[in-house]
Amino acid sequence: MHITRYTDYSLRVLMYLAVNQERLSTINEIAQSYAISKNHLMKIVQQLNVKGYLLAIRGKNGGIKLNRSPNDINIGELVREIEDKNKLVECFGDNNQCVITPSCQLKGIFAQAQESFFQVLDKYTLQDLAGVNARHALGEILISDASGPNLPSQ
Amino acid sequence: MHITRYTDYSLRVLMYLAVNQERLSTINEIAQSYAISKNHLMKIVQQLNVKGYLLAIRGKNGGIKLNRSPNDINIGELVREIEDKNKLVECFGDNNQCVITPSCQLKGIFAQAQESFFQVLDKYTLQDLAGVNARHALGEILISDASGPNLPSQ
DNA sequence: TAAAAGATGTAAAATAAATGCTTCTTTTAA
DNA sequence: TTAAAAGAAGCATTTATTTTACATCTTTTA
Repeated sequence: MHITRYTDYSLRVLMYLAVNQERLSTINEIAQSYAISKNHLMKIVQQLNVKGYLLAIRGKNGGIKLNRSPNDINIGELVREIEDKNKLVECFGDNNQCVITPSCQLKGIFAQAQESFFQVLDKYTLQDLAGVNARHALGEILISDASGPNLPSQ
Repeated sequence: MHITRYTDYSLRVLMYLAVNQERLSTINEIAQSYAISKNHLMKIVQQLNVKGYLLAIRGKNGGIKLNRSPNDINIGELVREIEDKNKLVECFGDNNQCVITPSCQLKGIFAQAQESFFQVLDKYTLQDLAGVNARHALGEILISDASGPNLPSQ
């Protein structure tokens, strides 16, 4: 597994777009909303664009929006696509140097555990994350007029 | 999750001790067997000692050995004890800055996935990792006479 | 045609993890 | 009773990974 902030942000971008489906959002606006690095976000958006999760429209008045319906975007599938799954333990990777690999049961057990992890995520879609119930509350928290950063209240 | 080499090594140490239950092993010997850092290993052994998984005997002719039976050492329990479980996504940690936490379902879903991961590990013991079947093969791979490093054959 | 928006590549900074080094303490065999 | 073997502990360094920053594109449309 090893979920990085990269994946975390990817999910948050999609949630943002899900609650603002009716209009275009900009990277700037999203970065400000979450108070995170715009530059990092650009790369995340790019990857989500390449993978077809969102649509990026260039030029003046451009922006980004979801390219698929929230209930069609599966969380497990998304995380599997973004995260490198060959990093759980040394014997998962390419340059495994562990001498006992041939007779060790560790890899199989951890692979099974990892699969179980993803199978839970497979049960949810973006709809569940930013769905009907969450939508109202999320909409209130996230800025929707791009008028400036919305700092954490804590 | 975020399984580090630290946990990986912890498991390997216990596997080593499991296949060599009848005698004392030394940190030096284990570090050489796996061709890993002795210094790092010392800290790992220390923690395993404090947590009661192994017994460290000081002084000349000292060494370490298992303190519990292999089928009594549960992998899930062990990994839970060693790894910091509050790192999966930002909202798991103490200084969570994510503004949408109150209405976001991410934390719950990932917590559920993590639990599912551990529940798979809960089904196995050290016996399963270095058990009867593995024991013979492991024993052949690992040095048992402390005569020097046993380099990976690859 | 200028400004707004995303695309891309490289470099730097921050963080986390692993390793190395040094100085203890304990213990026991000679 | 002392020297050697073994672990304990703390600090420093190195390495790897992740995140952020910067600079320079391209596209598009008011």
